[in-house]
Formats: sequence, structure tokens, C-alpha cells
Amino acid sequence: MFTKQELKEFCDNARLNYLDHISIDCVIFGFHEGQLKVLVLKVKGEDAWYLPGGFVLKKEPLDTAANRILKDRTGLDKIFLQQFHVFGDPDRSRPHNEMYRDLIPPEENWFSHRFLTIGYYALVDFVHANPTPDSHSEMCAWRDLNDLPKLELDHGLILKTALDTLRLQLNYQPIGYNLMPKEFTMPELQKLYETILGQKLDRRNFQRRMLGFGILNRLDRPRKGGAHKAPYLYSFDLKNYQDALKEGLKGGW
Amino acid sequence: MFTKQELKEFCDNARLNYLDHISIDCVIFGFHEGQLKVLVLKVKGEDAWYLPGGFVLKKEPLDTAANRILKDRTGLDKIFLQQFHVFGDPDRSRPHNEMYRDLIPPEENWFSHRFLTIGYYALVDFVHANPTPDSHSEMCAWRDLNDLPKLELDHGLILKTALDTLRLQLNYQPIGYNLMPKEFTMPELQKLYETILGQKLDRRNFQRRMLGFGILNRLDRPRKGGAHKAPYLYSFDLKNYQDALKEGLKGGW
DNA sequence: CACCATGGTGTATTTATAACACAATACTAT
DNA sequence: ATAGTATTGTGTTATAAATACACCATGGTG
Repeated sequence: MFTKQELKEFCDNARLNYLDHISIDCVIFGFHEGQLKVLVLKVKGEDAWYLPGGFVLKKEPLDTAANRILKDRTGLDKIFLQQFHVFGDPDRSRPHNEMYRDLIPPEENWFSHRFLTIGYYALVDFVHANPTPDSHSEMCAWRDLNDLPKLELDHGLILKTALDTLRLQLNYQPIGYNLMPKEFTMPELQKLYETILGQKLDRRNFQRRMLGFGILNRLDRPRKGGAHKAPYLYSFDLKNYQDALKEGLKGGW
Repeated sequence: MFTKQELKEFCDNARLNYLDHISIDCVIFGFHEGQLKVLVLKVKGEDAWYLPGGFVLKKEPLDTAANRILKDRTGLDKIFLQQFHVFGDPDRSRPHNEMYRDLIPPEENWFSHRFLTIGYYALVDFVHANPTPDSHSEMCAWRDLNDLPKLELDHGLILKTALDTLRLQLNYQPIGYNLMPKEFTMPELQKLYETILGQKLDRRNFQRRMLGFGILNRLDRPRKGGAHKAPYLYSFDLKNYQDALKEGLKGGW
């Protein structure tokens, strides 16, 4: 993965610029052709897959770092991105800690210590994202949730936790603005929900519920060209959408 | 707060044993006499208040560290304790970073860098907790939520975030096992919910809802000695309670 | 022993959720 | 053309949950 020289340079640079022992890993969800996708990276010359991640600059806010990582991997900015958990098992980064053990002495090896990672998850527009590998990856690609490679370290757990969080979030926050194109039909939006939740929903009740939230505008023209009855197009009412994000869709109590 | 000698010893010890740049802060909630309480610490000889906190041993899991801190401050163990957010503003610990700037050189000063803190919140039994100050505090005390001293650093924000999380949690998880005594009456439990939520609830609907969850056992004896009709005593059905904790009280969708 | 504050239980009303039916549309096959 | 078919739009009904409110029971007080 790294030659000795590369490693030394990376470590010297990292020690100077990044917070020690801290990383950020991002679970970046996209939606395409009825499938929920996740962005994953493949290491150069190895069959090893990771979530996009990175480190925190010494004076950089955490959210800014996560946004920077997101932008580096997708080109996208100003998007729903949320911290959801810290993963800090003492052994979680052991494979990495030991990977370079014999290459350079531990005191020069920035990776020789335990790392905590802060998990963020993002919902992004599949078609506008431009997956871009980082310097030690040969590939940055969308993978279907049902067709994932085994992820290294605890990245499988991180992904699962993000998905659980997303499903929970669906109960009290609007979802979709960043995952759907600007204009979309109700069946397309429903497909997104069904995919995230992993279950079928009733078409008519779904529509009533969505419209009830007041976050959708119906455009007075249909999507043409389909093989059947042309569905109406909708767009999100951004103002109401963001109000709902703050408030939570329903109160409870 | 520290003499130069004390500081040096602390730093040498910390560098050896703890993860750098990481702390844990705990928002420990208790409930007593109809009031929601939070455990806070007062620094020796200063009018400065903090949330209970501490550091993570080099090979210690995060949850274990949080439990250790909780036990050190309250004597209590095996209690609802949950990570809820990481606070990582680059300036959040600046007052601390600068506090000892002139006392010892930065390379010897463990506090000279930015700290991230992982927020945990706990719900504990007020009467069984034994508030115990740590080494640099003169006092560890319960304070009413409505009568809080100004907290140092971003501890006010940490507390507020914990409270928001707790209120949200109330919608889909059972609460109360660790906050209530073993046996309690329905009005007492209701008071807890009202206090957390900051609003009145209907007595009869509250009772129906709670019983509907199936997490309460009614003991066939009343609480005697009150000035009015004696209410029944209840206890939590621990098995069902823990099942509900896992499942979430309601599904949504 | 009437009074009263509180607790236990029951019942309407309203609201939300779930289940289901039918008409309209636009392409396909013949 | 035209019947067939898959899909969408828009209901209506049935069920369950949340809310609001009424009444009786109890155990102390004056």
C-alpha cells in the first residue's frame, strides 16, 4: 500500500497537520435505478474495500472535515451530512497499526496508535456525484447495498449503524431532498422510501402521508414517455422542507 | 487549580496512560422530589462548574471509560449510559489550553492541544447515587435543571444536547428504570415524564399508555401514608423493559 | 360525617393509520 | 381501430390510536 519512503512522508505530513488518533469515516448514500447505493473505495493493488474517510486538520471543525472528505470523494457540497456515532474499540484499528510496524519505527509511524473514528452519513444526488478515489485507492465506486464487498476494519459495522440511524431518522425527519433529482414522481419517491426501509409501502397511503407533510409541490405537468399513465412531477418545497428538518416531522407526546 | 508541580505530575501520568486530545463528559440525570437533576462539579477555590468528565485509558473501550467515570462520581454501575455526540469545535477547549500556558512548556503540557470530547448521558437513581468529587473539585452535587450554574467551556451546550436527545428518546424507548426507585406509583412516574418533557400530561391517558407498553407490574398493595386515596405501587418488568429498549417502543412505518 | 383532594376506571370523540375499490391514462398487441 | 394491460389518480371504508372528558372510590381533614 505504501512504500517506506511514501509512508515516512505521509506520517511527517500528517503529524504536522492532522489531529492524532482521530479519523472520520463517511457513509455516503445514493439512490439510482431503485437501488440504495453506498460509496466505497478499493485500495490500489489489493482486494480491500473501505468507506471514504480522512483526518481532521488541527484547527478544523469536525463537520468541516467531514464536508471536505465528502467533497473530495463526490465533488458535492452543502449537503445533508450528519455525525452519528464514534467508534472507539481499542482493537478496531489494529490491522492498520500493525501493517507498517516493521517498515518504520513506531515513534515515526503516525499509524502506530489506536484510532477513534467519527462516523458521518450523507445523502447525495447519485447523478451529480462524481466518485473520485483518494491517493491510495485505485477506485471509488457506488455499490449496491445488497451487493457489497466485505469491508475492512469495522467499516461493516459503521455502515450498518449508519443504515439503522437513517431508518430511524425516516420516522421524524424528511428525507429525499438530496437523494432525488429536482423533479420526480411520487412512485419514484416511494421507491426511495421502500428501498431504505427494505419493505413495500401502500401506494395511496404513502402519497397521502407525503402530501400531508406539506413539503412537496406538484408541478402541473406529467412525466412523459413512460409506458403507462403519466404520473405528475413533484419538487420539494425547500422552505417547508427545512422547517420540517428542524422541527421533526411529528412531535410525539 | 494546579500548582506547577501537580500539573507536571498530572501531565506525565496522563501522557503515559490516556489517549491524547480526547475526553469524555457525562450528563448524569437524576430525579428527586419532582425535579430533574444534573450532577455537576465545582472546581476547588473557583466559582467554576463542570460536567463530570475524564479521559480514556490507552487500551480502554469508550463505553468502559464512560462507565468508569460514572462509577467514580456516583458509585453506580451497570446503568443506562449512552454516547450521544462528539463535540469538536477547535476552540472549545481554548480556555483550558491557555490556562497553563505559562506554567510549563507546551511540549510538557498535556493540555496544550485541542480536545475532542465524547458526550455520554446517563439516567441514575437519585437516592442510591453517592456524588463524589474528583481530585480537582471541591464539590460534586445535584443541581436542579432550572437552577443551574453557568457551566464552563461548552458544557452548557453538551447538557442541552443531552436533554434534547433524552426527550427524543422518550418517543421510542422506555425511560424510568434507572431514574425511579424500585417501587413507585403511577403519578410519580408521570411526574418524571412531565419533568423531562417540561409539560403536563393527562393522568388517565398516561396510565393507559404506560400499561399498554407492558413494561410495568402492578404490586397488589398501595402506597400508604399519603393524604389522599392510596395509589397502587408498580415496578418495572425488567425482561419486557429490556426487550422494549432493544425494539424501540413503537415502530413507525 | 360532610368535605375535598387525589387516584382508579370507563366512555365518547377525534384523529391517524391501514386496507381496499374503481376510474383514467397511455402504451402494446392484434 | 380497438381490446388488453400495467400503471397512476382519487376516492371510501374499517380499524386502531390518541385525546378529551365524566364519574366513582378512597382516606385523610375540619
